[in-house]
Amino acid sequence: MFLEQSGNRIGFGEGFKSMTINLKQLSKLLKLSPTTVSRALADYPDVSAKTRARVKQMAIQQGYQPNPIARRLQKGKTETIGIVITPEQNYFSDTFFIDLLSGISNQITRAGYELILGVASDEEHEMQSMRRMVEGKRVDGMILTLIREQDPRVGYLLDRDFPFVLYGRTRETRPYAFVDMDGKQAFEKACTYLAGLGHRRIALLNGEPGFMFPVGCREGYESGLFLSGLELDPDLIREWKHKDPSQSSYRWTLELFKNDNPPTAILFQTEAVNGIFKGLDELDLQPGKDVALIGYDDLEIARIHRPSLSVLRPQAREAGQRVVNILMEVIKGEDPGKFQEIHQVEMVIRETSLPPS
Amino acid sequence: MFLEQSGNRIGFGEGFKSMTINLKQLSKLLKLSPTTVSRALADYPDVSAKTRARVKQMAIQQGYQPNPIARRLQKGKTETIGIVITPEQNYFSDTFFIDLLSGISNQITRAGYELILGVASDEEHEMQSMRRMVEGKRVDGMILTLIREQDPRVGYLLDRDFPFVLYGRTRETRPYAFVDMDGKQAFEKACTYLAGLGHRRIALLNGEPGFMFPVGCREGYESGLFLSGLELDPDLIREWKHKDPSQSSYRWTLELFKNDNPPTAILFQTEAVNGIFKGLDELDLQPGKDVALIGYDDLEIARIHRPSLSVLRPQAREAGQRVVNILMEVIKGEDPGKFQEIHQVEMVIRETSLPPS
DNA sequence: CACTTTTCCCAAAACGTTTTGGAAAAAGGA
DNA sequence: TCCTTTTTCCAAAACGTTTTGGGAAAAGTG
Repeated sequence: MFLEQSGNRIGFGEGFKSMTINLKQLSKLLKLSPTTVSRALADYPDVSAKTRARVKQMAIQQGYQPNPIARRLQKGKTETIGIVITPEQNYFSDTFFIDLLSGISNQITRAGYELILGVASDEEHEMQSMRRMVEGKRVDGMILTLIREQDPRVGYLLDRDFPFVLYGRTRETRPYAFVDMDGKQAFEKACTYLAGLGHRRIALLNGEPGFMFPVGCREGYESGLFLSGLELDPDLIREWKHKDPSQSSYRWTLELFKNDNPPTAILFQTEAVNGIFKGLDELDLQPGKDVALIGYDDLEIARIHRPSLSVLRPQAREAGQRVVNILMEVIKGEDPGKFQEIHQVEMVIRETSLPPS
Repeated sequence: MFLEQSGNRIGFGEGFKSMTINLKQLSKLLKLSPTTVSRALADYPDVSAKTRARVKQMAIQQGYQPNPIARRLQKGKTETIGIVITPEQNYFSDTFFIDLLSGISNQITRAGYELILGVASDEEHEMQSMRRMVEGKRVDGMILTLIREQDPRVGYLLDRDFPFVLYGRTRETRPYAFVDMDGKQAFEKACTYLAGLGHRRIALLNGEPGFMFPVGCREGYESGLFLSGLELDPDLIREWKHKDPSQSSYRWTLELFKNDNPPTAILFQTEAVNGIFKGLDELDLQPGKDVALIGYDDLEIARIHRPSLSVLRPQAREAGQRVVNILMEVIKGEDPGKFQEIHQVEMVIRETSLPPS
């Protein structure tokens, strides 16, 4: 009797021995078949209320937890979601991505799933890491971030009919699921706000070409100018690089003000703020006073800087949760085309968005 | 014949159908038993060189990859490592943690393992997330970061004899494996360097009490003062908070200079640099010129700021790789006490470490 | 040639679940 | 009472590997 619980010893021999009970042992304890115990725990109607209660109580008492690997094998699912991050692209630089990841992780845990993480140094390794997950049957679905205008990952996954959800959008005619921030509306709002304050020369320091997000930013910027009756001046548009947001934005800031008719306001992604501050400082221009600033993303620096930075604030955590919920539906077999969400972005007015002096 | 490959269709019905071949199908194709194919692929000596070659070639041609879940079940291993991050603690704020994670991830992938990620909002959820991984049999080992002086996670894992490696150290008498940076030596080096330049009033703006890392920093600081024949002045020591590194360090900077005999140099963790810069700016003190600065961690801001910040630079990526290699040994059953590594930290002199004016 | 050893292969069991397809017992209906 | 229906349970199969414990054929040995 006692000897049978051979899997129950602890600290015996080398390595870690599981001290947890398995289904067979539990069913033996209950004098029931494994089938019945399994079905009782899964609330099947074909097991009586009485035994179900008995089973559940014993399961709790014994600390039984079904072995996830065995269940995955039987169910033919990995219960796992994959995501690949590319630190070189510097998306990780602050609270925004962490909030997104936090929303994703919490929702995945709630579903009883696992989140596996790949870290890639460049575009090629990013693809490689994803292929390992997909072709190695390690995940049921993928989450993609930092989407490019032409994104080979999307084509790859669509070709294979593999479930995925984008945080962002891409140029692709086939239907796919995504959650995106309305960058266009956000920049339009910021632009018209600044124009409403009297600014006539509004610059855009935009994200790196090739990625999808800056496309919307620019559309919103142009639309905002148009709605405010302002003319588009290509000289007021610059693009910084992901590899060194600060350096490139610093350079472009200096260049913007070489203009005979320099801007009185700048719209940009907050990642680039350090370079802008540095550039303005060098030009002896005071942020907020001499030049109005509105950034996209509410990073820590935006809140603690004096003057504090007015920003467009995407709700990253909520977006992360939606991404997961949608992915679960897609994995279930729902049509991905049904899930295309564009979330509104809130504008937070702080100290850097004053009228022109 | 053709009908037998029923698992081989693609895009049929809802959801994703694996288009990959399994061991049985592969062995049928080769007219061998699954046993032999499995053993051929695993380079067992009891299969002839000829058939081994034939098997491997066919496996490549058919794109065969063993189902990891089935293998895990059979092997009784999850081939998975867990890590829990706590963004609230703000360790994620820049390149340092990402480098660590990058080293960890690459090495884990190389071993054919998976990295699963938990995101916790506080200490309690951190423990909860870890317990889910450990007790739910979801991982073979854990990696812990952001270690506290008294860290309940370490006791928990030691009690269960569960494999783990710390990035950092804790106060615990039982032997355990860790990789740590030599914060003591680093701060000692920085302190004696500054003293060598002629600084006599050197302040320490240290990390949050309760965590282990600041303990070493302080030891190094005190030892550096001692070696340079300087006296310890408790008024020159302050501690910032993880929750808002910038705010708290800003406050403490202002306070440091209320001193009748203010410091001419400050040692700190680079996370706190924004607050320090802000404080100095408000006091009309020029970083590097009026006050020498050396930070721990080579964040982006340190490189791009003018004047650029002298720093102590831990090799996070290498440390991450070591953590994984050690964890693999511990999982194999090696004595964790054998693996206690303290890595040297390099000092990078830039523009903020001049002699006192 | 007869015996032993080596080489090469395989059938069956095992990992721990869930699902399938009943079957026995209890309850209901005439 | 006998037949039908419902309730409650379970044995066996399945998921896709790896490992165990041989066994047949080939090679070596005297």
